[in-house]
Amino acid sequence: MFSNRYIEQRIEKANELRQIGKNPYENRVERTFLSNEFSEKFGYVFDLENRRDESVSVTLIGRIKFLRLMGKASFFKIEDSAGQIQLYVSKNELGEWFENIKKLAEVGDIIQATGYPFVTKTNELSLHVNKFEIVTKAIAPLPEKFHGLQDKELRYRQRYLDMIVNSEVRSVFEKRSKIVSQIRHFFEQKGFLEVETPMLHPIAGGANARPFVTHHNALGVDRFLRIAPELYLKRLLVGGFDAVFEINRNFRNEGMDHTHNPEFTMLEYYWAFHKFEDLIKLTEDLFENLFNKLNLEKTLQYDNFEIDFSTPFRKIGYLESIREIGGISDEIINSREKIIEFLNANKIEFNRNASIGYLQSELFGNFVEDKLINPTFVIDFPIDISPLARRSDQNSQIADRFELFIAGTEVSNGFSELNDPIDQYERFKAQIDAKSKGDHEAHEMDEDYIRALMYGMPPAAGQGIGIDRLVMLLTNSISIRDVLLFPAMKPLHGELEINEEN
RNA sequence: GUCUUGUUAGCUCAGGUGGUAGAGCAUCUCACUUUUAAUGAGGUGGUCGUUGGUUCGAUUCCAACACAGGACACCA
Repeated sequence: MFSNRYIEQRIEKANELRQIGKNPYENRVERTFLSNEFSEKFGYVFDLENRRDESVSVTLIGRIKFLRLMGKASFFKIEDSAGQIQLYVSKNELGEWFENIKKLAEVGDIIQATGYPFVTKTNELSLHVNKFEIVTKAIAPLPEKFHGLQDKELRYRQRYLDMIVNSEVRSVFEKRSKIVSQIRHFFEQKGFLEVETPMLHPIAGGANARPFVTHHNALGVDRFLRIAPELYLKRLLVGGFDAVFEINRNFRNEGMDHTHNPEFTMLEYYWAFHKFEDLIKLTEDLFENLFNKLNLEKTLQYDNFEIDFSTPFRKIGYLESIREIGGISDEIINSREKIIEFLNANKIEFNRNASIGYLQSELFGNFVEDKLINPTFVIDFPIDISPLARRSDQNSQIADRFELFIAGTEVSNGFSELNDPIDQYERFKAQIDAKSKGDHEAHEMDEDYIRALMYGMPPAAGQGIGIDRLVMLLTNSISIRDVLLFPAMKPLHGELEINEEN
């Protein structure tokens, strides 16, 4: 663990510190300013005649990022959570201790420096140091100062190191935090109640996905990590809450790629006495609010796209989008046989037993989705791929449902909720039928959910928004791993065996 | 799950039609009191991802495996 020569050298330096009475892991520290506060507060030093203000004493703490040692003077560039600042450390001020600093302080160490503000010959506001302590000795060397850490694997596995070396990584996660906070605030302002529903589900419902399975020893039953909170949140509408939301993790046991991680964060909200059209409006409001609060331009660069987030967003019907954007004729869209023929001709794999709604979704997924770059609401989804959505009053084959696509990816899914318990029961049965015909992701029957609906769920609408994908769009991150602090990785040395305890 | 590319020093990267490897930064020694990837001089540092095979000899060729990147499939 500590056998590397660089680590051994640094441990030796920590020991030398101890020998001269310094604790290499000191915790009595005190700083007066962050680096950015220092720069703002002492900007006036530029205008002073001797370009220094010896009347003040300032203490800064940061990690050494650059080190320029000379015979009797040196420059340290240290970094704290707010940014970088330069220190000027000289033998004049520190005497013999200066020789120890030169020998024992290294890039990576966290140091505390006290002194006064001054401006260097090269016009950089810096701290003229008269007291210097190594507060935390880093015994592992940092990556190279110019290229930093490029290896994606190391960056994801050792995110702490990535954050030290690539400071822009920290700003992505600060932005993520602000986005989540703003969303929470937005819904609270509108009277929504934030709730927490179970992660361990007896039945994995609320979405079409494969779940993780785990086992509860005390109860002697298997549990599923939730794939969606939907059915629990809607039980709360039955119970009498009018507006609820939850921002939390979902888990899906499926493939991983640049837009999928096995655990991901979802916002779901349910709103009694509203329809899916209200959700579309609310979504546009939410985006406007986010762009305002985060001071974002209406047009953002994402990958190779320029995305225009001006509201209102485009709206298009599901079948209409297949015709207009996918370029597929109505003749094909409306015939099960012709779609099968068309999919075969395009060498697309699909489930041959599936209903026409599923086959149309193959057309949509393969020929439309990628082309939806600017925010677009696709509305009027086929009923048989919408097992929890309310049936349209105008057309029994479509659902009062929409999805929002941006940059060719689904960001959100919402609909007016199905609250007819008997219709819901039949839809679950249809799902079980689809499952028996090879659809592994189809829903299970959830009898308790049906029971809840039997007591009467008020007319309502609900929506889910993928937080990770939203953050990706707003931070121009092409991979979901760049917006997850600790993305899922395979273990380095084989699989861990799990011991079953009784 | 499939295909594909990669894995060489702490980091960023070269290289080799088979004879155990190089650079820059970092590190170590020395010099240097205003540097900005500081500079100048000299040195240390590697089971070339792992395991097998072919060979007198493998880091290089072959195979399997591990991990990663990218694409596809599934999905959000």
